[in-house]
Amino acid sequence: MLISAPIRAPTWISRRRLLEEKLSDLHKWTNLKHVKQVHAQIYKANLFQDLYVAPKLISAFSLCHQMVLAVSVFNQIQEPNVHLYNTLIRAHVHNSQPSQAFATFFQMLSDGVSPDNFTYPFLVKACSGESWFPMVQMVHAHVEKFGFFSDIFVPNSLIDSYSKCGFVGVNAARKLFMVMGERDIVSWNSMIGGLVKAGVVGEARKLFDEMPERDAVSWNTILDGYVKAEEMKMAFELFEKMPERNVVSWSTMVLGYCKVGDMDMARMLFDKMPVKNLVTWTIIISGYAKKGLTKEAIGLYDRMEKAGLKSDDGAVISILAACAESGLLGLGEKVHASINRTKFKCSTLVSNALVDMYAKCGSLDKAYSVFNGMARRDVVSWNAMLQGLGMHGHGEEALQLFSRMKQDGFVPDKVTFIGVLCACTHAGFVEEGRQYFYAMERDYRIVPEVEHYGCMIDLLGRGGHLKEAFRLVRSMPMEPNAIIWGTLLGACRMHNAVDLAGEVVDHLVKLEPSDPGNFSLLSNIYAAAGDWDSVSKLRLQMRRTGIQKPSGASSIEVNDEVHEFTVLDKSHPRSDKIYQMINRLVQDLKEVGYVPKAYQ
DNA sequence: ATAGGGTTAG
Repeated sequence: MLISAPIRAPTWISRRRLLEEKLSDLHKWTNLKHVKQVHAQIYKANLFQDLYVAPKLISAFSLCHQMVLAVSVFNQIQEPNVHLYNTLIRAHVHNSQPSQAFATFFQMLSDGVSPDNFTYPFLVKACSGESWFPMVQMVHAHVEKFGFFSDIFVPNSLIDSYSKCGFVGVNAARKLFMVMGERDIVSWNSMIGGLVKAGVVGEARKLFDEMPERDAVSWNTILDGYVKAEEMKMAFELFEKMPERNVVSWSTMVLGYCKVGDMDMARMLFDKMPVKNLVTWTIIISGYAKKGLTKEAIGLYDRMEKAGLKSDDGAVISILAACAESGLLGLGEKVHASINRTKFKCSTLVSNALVDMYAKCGSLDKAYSVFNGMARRDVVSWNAMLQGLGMHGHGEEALQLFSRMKQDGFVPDKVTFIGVLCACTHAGFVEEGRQYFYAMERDYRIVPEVEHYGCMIDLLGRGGHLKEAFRLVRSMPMEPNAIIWGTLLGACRMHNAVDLAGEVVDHLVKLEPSDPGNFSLLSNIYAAAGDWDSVSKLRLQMRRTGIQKPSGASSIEVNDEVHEFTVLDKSHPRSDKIYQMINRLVQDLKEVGYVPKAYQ
């Protein structure tokens, strides 16, 4: 009878040990089904209060983006320790829930648990973006009060987070960097990275030259600085000088040449680089797509898939955004098909990119079908759909979508209103547009920015309310930019307001003195008013200043190839046949009553 | 600590 007790104990211990062994890497699991299974086992074994098991389970749920489950695990623990709090804070940060991370931090303080060296870096990571600057400052103040600067990891992460808070942040990072008693290579790299993000390469370079020692990251960071500034000559010089070049260095160079539009150079480096990864492929495919080179982009996309590389969300979003920018429906559909092949559901971010791509490419049906099938929409999904409808002339439908959005409980943001005003413009709803413009500040507390004024001025101008449009420009709280004046100029041309146009052009030439589009717009206005004297003066001025207006080109995608053509284009080998066809079409049109508009 | 990433007026 005495033996029965000792026998029971080992069973329990061995079960725990078994579980422990099984759970040693639980915090790295990414398969939700497996995590849920083990969660159930932990419950059965009554181990959910275990301070060894619980943090691992929270981490696993966090990796699977199951924050509700992660929090519920946390709430089971009666007396959480620092480690558990840190784990939950990190989980919130990982799932882009900075406010929850801070809520956990405050709960930790009110529970009387002291933060440690690990708490602050996690917390600091939670504050990124302009609005979080005060939060970084707050964490900074806490750290100074409790003296956690002993661990260099803490000030380093403060520098990194400050750098992500815009211009003010970089100043704060600089200050902190200056007073740091001890700096390691990460402190230097973070500071240089911050300056690069703020766009001050010169200062970054000075610091780079001052560094006591440099590693691959230092070199890549400064290289990225030149690439961001589009100074490819400097970048190339540095690239040649680097002691060692890794994938990141090569990819940064390829990105740089894509940015300045030099696809030959980009491709040469891409072909030459010894190791390529998913990011590299994404960069070059997006580069080709942005330039409208469908054939190359599709070819490389196929090659990438054949090489066995699987796109992640980042790759897909990046390529889809490039397709949206230049209207490559073909490649966009291909990417969509390969997503469907590999995934049952896609994330909100990916779906948004798909909606935007289809909408911008004019495939509104497909945009709708992705939009309607989304499990979780956010404000961006609605904005993309709304903008797509407005852009293609479905003003009424766009405004209906806007009310549906509000019914569904989504709060419109400043981008929503750009879509709404734009939809009003394309549908000619002047009065509705005015109402929305005033409602936006009054009911939604969204202060109109220069973009909103731009929409409004376009709406009024097109509607023939030129005087009102001018009044609005003068009453704007900010300086009107070239787009504002350009919008007004377009309206003047539309309504043959020659005298008003002269005033507009004075402003425009000051802001964009070398933009040929402005001159040709003005020239058209004079021509429409029959003022040929002014037209010839303008032409003379253009010739003197060496401004040449590139002719506007249209493009069409046929068999995955983009064809570009201009007015009076004779470059095609079968030009004769093409013009024969056009003439026949014009003839047919005239027969049904079409009167062509001649500009000359 | 370094490379790609959704919505923004003519």
